[in-house]
Amino acid sequence: MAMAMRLAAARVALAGPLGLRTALFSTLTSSSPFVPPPTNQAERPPPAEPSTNLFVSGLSKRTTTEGLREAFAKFGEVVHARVVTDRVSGYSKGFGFVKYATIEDAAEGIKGMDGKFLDGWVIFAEYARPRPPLPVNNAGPSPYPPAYGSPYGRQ
DNA sequence: CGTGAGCGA
Repeated sequence: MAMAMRLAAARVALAGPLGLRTALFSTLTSSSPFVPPPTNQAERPPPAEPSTNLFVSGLSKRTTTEGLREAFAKFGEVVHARVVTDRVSGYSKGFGFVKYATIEDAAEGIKGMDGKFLDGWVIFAEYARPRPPLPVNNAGPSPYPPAYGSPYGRQ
């Protein structure tokens, strides 16, 4: 009958593009009796297009570039790896980038490290987005001095 | 308190 059921606080997961969440121990048992599906649940858009650049998120604040490279180098040849850190603080922003030599290695790296643990945190690996052409010429609103050569983002 | 979404110098 009327049992004092605990309000499970209908937490509407404000899932982003990936639904990133600290699902460490929580298995995310979405078995709510009343959970109206969103307007969209028939389309599963890919996170990004295949590329050699990988975007790794969910990194621990103490995970560094070497740790990231060492972790992804087990699934392919990592050409480049970097953990994004702040310029003024110097601390990791919690995500990084890993560039493989080929697309197939990148795919293996994703399937091998996406959803895995790194430094005690679940990390997410996916293809990175294409970056702006980087105005190496002073003919654009570049907040940064054109003192950097061609970046990564090309295969 | 770098407690946590995201895409880099």
